[in-house]
Amino acid sequence: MLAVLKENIEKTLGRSVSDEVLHAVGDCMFRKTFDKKVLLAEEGQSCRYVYFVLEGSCYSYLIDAKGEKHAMQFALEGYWMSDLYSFFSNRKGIYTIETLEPCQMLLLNRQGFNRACDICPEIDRFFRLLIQNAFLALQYRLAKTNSEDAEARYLEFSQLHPNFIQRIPQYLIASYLGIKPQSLSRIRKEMVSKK
Amino acid sequence: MLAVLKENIEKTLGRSVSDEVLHAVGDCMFRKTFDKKVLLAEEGQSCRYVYFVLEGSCYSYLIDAKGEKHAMQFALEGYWMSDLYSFFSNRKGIYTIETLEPCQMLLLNRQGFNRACDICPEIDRFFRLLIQNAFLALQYRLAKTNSEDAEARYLEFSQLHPNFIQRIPQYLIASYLGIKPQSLSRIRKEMVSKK
DNA sequence: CGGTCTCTTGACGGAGTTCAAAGCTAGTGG
DNA sequence: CCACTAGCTTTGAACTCCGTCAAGAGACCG
Repeated sequence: MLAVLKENIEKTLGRSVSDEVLHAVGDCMFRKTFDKKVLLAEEGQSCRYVYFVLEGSCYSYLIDAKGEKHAMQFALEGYWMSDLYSFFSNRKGIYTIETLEPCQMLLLNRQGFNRACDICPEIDRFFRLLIQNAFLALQYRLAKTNSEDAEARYLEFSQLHPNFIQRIPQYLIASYLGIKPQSLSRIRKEMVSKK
Repeated sequence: MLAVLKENIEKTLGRSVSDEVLHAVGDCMFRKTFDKKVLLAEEGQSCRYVYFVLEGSCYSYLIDAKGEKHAMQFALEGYWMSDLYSFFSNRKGIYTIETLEPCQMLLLNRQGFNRACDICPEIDRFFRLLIQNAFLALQYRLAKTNSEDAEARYLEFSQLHPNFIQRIPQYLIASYLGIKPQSLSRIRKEMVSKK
């Protein structure tokens, strides 16, 4: 069960992790299942957990001044999901997190996080890297949004995350790319006719 | 001279900092002056310093596949500037950082950073918060980019940073907002005639 | 004083939005 | 097991915002 987690931590840290460390982390987390369309975090409330997806999928979004949702991140098996800012700062979150399918998750709360960091410095380092990577991904995404058109962004997204295309509804991918579902539909049609 | 730095650290940490801590930090940094149009960091090279602006201004940008520059961040007196990802990960940076005016800076390199963290844990915490805040600002900016038109974004920017409007060339603000200088010029004209 | 850099203005074009309607699909309850 | 409904996707037509190309005006610097 922890095999997926081990793989993920090792990939992020860039080195192998002992079973000791792995189980120390595992002991700080607990397992939970969710139905689809369940809210794991809500805008305006402190985000108390970091989620590691064992099975299923979820996504985070924020709601703008006009009440419209904007998808920010997707997570399938082997991905982490949280409102990291809220989790670490303990302030009210800006994201809502919702399951797309029935899910099995590993949950880590602040207490567990602190315990895990005390036990082994690798974990502290791991979460630091998690934020750094999220930060980098965001920089990259903003740059792409400002320099490339929707078709190029969709093409890159579909090549980078072919499994997302399979399992995530198109209108959410459109939202993630910053366009309307109608536009994405037209872009896809256009791309097929090009080939 | 360290008064500006003290104010900044206290504001970020949310509590007052002893002169002891402040001087410990100050001793890990060194002062340097730069002319205008000097590169403080370059894309593709490791960003070795975190800069704290005592006087002057600078900005960071990245260059897209078409060779076009995109302004990412501005810094006046009392602001920090760096390619934080590159600085902390020691990997090659994606940003170029350039002075806009003659500058006086405090520089912190990795060695100094580690020393400062050893001396007092507040510093470690402070830089963690710096990344978190940068991350949050970026999330906010991406959300605005995807939900509001250029006029609304400019209006908010000018209200949030009236001093930036004074001192930063308009074509760089346009770039920051993700539009062309011509468009910003038209938007400004439109806004004047509305009033 | 001339050259470069920045800002403005005009005309046109194109990418994406809006509004509206119809087709498709999957889940629900009878 | 089928029918119905609700949510997702597709399509069309008109419109809007912003980009592109081009030219000129103003500011700054050597």
